[in-house]
Amino acid sequence: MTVQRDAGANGGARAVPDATVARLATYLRVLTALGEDAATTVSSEELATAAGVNSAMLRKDLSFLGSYGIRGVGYDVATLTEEIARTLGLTVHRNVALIGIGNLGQALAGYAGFASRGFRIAALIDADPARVSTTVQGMAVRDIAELERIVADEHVTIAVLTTPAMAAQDVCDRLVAVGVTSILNFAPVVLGVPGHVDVRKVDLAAELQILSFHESRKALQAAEVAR
Amino acid sequence: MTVQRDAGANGGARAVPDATVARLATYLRVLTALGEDAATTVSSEELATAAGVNSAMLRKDLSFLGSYGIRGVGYDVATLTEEIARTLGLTVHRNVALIGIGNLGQALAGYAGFASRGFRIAALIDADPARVSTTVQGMAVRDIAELERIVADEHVTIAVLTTPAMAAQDVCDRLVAVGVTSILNFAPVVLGVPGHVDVRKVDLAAELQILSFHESRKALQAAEVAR
DNA sequence: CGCGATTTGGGAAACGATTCACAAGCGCGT
DNA sequence: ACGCGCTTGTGAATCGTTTCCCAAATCGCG
Repeated sequence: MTVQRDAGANGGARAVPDATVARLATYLRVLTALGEDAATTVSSEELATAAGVNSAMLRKDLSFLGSYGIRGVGYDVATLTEEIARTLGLTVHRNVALIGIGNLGQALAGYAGFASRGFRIAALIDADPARVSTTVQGMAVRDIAELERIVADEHVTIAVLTTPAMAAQDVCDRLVAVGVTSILNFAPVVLGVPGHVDVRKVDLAAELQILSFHESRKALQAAEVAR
Repeated sequence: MTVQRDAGANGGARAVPDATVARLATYLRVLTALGEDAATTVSSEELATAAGVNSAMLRKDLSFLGSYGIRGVGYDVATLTEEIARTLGLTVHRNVALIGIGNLGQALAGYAGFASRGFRIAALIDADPARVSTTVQGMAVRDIAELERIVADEHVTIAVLTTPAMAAQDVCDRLVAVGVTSILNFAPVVLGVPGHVDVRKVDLAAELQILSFHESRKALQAAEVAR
């Protein structure tokens, strides 16, 4: 990525490290939960514990957004929540298209966490004629042939790919061609995209294999100790 | 994690960095695909391109497993595949329990990538009486009351949590109590576990929020350029 | 058999992220 | 008004990861 970090005096947003961005989402969730418990302020120590990180790291993370804490007191829950949401760009609503309405696609279509966080499912799209025009979770499944039109009409900015691996690159290319620049990919392939497009990959099998590795390591170590 | 890296002269396994382990799964997938194309050797350059990484990084990653390449030639696909699988601990079959058979749980139960990579779905478990003893993907859904017995009987080593957020910590505690040390968590909560237990988290909402952040950044930059 | 083309393995530098440690700021009690 | 205890924000140190780069190993060819 040829990214220009810190474009000078832009509206308050400094260059936020990738690792920090990934954690902001967690902080936001924890803060929302705290807010419902009528907490008005929270210390870095509390918030860090709830988010499963070190308090120094949390403070450093938050410091990238600006100085929203009060020394001796902590952070105001409401202010901080809003500030993180703003940084993550959640103040504008984003339209999401789900492409590939198989098992997983249907499950995601019904996932409540979408709407509750400012993401609107704008369309369900599939290539299987048998599936097209059926209804899933109260939404019509539309034909992939109309992909380009749907993306334009619904102002889709994020696409979620749950197609079979075979189809993923193809669909991806078409998405990129019509200007989609953010893709969440569940298909087990490495997508090739131009540099200005962001792809995040969720790979269930890979997660299990990573756990498997650590299991083996633990087993080895147990054997070692027993020696 | 209080982990002892590099336990001396153990059977060939050096300390493999976490970042490397995470990529091995990808290499393995690409290699499997290559193997089906009857490729017999592959260079770091080819493999790296297919895996979407830099070739130097790939070589360094592989060098942690030992020296399985041939200078001037490349890597033997079969050998390397096997060696990665061995490192990831995929030579032993692992029994996986899925807990929480809602939308997502059902989708995962039907996910083919499980079986094809040496993971056996040993049990589907749910707390909802209406769901218990129904059949999903040809497997009976069992009662969470029997969790402890099922884990023991089926030799479950990895648990996949797709329960509602509310229930996750509870179930997690019970799993840990009966000796499960690897958990893949889809519930949007930070699980508290003892140090010897590995938890990996998949958070759909977080992924979208990260994409959202980059979208905003791109929008800002576009505005900047247009200035 | 020796040479050039190729490709790995790994030391070392560059980079990025995390943790440490503490000065500076704030509120409260007196 | 002042001092004490608490908590933030951040420079500096540390740690882990990635990239650079080249010597060493191997193959094919003349």
